[in-house]
Amino acid sequence: MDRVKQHLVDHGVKPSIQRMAIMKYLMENRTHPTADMIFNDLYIEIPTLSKTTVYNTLKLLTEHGAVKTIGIDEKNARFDGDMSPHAHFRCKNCGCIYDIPLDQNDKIFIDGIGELTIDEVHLYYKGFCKNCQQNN
Amino acid sequence: MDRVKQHLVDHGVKPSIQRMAIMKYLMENRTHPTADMIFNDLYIEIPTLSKTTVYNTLKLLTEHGAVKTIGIDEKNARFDGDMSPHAHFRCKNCGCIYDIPLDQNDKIFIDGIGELTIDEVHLYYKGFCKNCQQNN
DNA sequence: ATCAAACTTGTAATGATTACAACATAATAA
DNA sequence: TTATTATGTTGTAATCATTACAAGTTTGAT
Repeated sequence: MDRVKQHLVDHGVKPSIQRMAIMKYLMENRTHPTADMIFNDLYIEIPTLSKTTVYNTLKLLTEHGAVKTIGIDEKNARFDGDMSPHAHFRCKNCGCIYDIPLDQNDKIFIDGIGELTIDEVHLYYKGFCKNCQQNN
Repeated sequence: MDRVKQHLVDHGVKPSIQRMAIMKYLMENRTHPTADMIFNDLYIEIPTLSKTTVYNTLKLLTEHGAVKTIGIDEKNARFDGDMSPHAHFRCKNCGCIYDIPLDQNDKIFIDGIGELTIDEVHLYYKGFCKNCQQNN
């Protein structure tokens, strides 16, 4: 059974053509795409694809923990197929997004705080990338 | 000169009735309100207030570092008048937002990573608050 | 008081996301 | 297989937070 299908099954998501295509896209493209980018790229291979399906599927995959929805971009949601703990950086000028590895010393990824249960941790850095330094 | 006006001046923002009212609101209400909540509350005291002004002002204050715009809520932007370093928690059931103090050991608030300049750090926790534990 | 710059306001777009109802596909039972 | 039901997909039409824009108002300098 292939890697993508297995990932879906492992997270309790019944595989379908569309779900596998979207999951595969996110596993192969580490670009933190928007729903629109995913739709536009997959539309070429799957011309019957609907944008609603992309949104529905991304929500489903997020709920099942198979995908991370990232809120670093105030305009649109970004999606990440890499579930390993890491932070994100976004350039306020060009909008590029990078993964940032976590320092071992940081005790950021925890199970709870007081009486709060935590099941998502988001660490976002915003600033200027190498190319955009001088422009601002 | 009063605390609110001083805060604006310190951040290079020329004070006006509206700007002071919004800044004062955020300094007194640590509720991480939306633009709409701010508008609705201030509209009572300032009936001529426009929602556009609230949005304009919040953007201006954020750009000048007098206010933090928080992206923890995927529906609307939240605003915080407390500029000291701290994290945020949001309950996925009831939507309540709490401030979370940072562990001293965490080296989260840094000036740069490699060739990236950082000027905003956002640490968000999502999960379930005390009251919403059992419901999910 | 005059004039220009800076602020504020209301209305009209914009645009990402969701609701919904029809259609299609997959799973199950007989 | 066929009938039946549940689940998944699609397209169109809302929704609704935020922004664009143009007109009106206030402020500050001369």
